[in-house]
Amino acid sequence: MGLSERKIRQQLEVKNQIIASSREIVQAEGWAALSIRKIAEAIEYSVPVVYKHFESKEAITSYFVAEGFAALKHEIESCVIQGDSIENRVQQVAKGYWLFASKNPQDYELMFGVGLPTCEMHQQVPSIKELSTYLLEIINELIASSKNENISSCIKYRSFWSILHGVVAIELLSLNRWDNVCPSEVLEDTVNAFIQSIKTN
Amino acid sequence: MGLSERKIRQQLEVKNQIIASSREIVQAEGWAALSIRKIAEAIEYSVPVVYKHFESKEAITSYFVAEGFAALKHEIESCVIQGDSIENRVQQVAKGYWLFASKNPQDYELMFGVGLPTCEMHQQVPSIKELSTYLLEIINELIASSKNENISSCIKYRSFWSILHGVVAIELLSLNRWDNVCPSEVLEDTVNAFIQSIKTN
DNA sequence: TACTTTTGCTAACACTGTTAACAAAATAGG
DNA sequence: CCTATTTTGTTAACAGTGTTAGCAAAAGTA
Repeated sequence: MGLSERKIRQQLEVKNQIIASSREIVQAEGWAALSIRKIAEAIEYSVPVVYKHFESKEAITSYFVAEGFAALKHEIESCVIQGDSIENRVQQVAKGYWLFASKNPQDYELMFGVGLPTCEMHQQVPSIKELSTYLLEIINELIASSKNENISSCIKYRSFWSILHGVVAIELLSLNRWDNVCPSEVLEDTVNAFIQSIKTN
Repeated sequence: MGLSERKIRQQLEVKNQIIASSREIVQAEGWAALSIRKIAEAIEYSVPVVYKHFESKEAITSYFVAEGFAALKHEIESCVIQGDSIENRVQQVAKGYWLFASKNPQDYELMFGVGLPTCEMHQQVPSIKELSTYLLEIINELIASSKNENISSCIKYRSFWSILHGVVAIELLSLNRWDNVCPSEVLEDTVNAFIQSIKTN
């Protein structure tokens, strides 16, 4: 039974192929075009093999949602300059959020698509909770730096995330490119208004 | 050929039945459960009859998108009190926007769902353009009432819509009901920050 | 009544997710 | 080395989906 180690590695290889093939299909044709049969064809196995690694198609998309939130947090963190003022760092968070969405529109669409992320997901998927916590901490620091500390951090945290998602959804996914305003300008302006509302309360 | 008048009425009746049945199915089971065969069964006709009135399934959903934007504008207008201050009216617009989304979550989901509304839609569907124009006018009035009139109305208009959609999407569709903050509180707070950013520029 | 047009139906095509039943290959025990 | 067992992967099917070609029946027209 000691030989099972190679088998496990082979199984993991197949699972990675499923993930890689899925990503290729989605990037080329979108989520609607992703089907189990296409994945099976891509990995050169029959359909039930896919079900050995993912119990359903939803399990595959759920994987990408979880991975997406981890990547989003990573992108944000890479934009934040430690030691900078809290106001600047909040803007940097927004910039990172925007960058992720513009670089991975398909992933963002899935992560915030129809019905997702639901309440259950927030609790169950660790990467979502981690990002939530990160954003909440940033907002708490912003509030702490202001004069009026009796501001509802809960409201401001949700307001912040709503702004991030709202701008991204309207500007990026909707592709409102009818004029020459850079979408990130809208985000910067909106986040600035948000910051001022906390500072000069 | 003078008899065709009754026929036209009958045809319109069937088309209305398709729309009504579709709405019932969607409200009961969601957009994913809406199928041509279910519609055909509901109106007691065979499948191709549905295609006589709507050339594709997408044509049916597009109908609901267009109708939804008209209903959204109507809801907003019914919340706005003519003669009130521009600041109050902007908040009333936000309230109307929120009310529509909370009363018709399915419709809102479709209207701002995956890939919709795209740039083409904005141009092609009149009801979307009408709502855009309405929101833009409100923002223009808000800017005009402020000291600094050299604020980009384009940016602020898009910022406003982003806030509306962002809060609705995060608070309503995501069902983030893990604490006892009323979602509309978040919207009111965020819109207030937005208004202040224009007034005290 | 005979002809033409409209109307609505059945049945099929090419897909989708999912799974039961079976064959082949790899492993384990004697 | 041969047999028994487990694992692995296959084919084929079920119940759906959107969409459309071909045909029968009904309705309107001459």
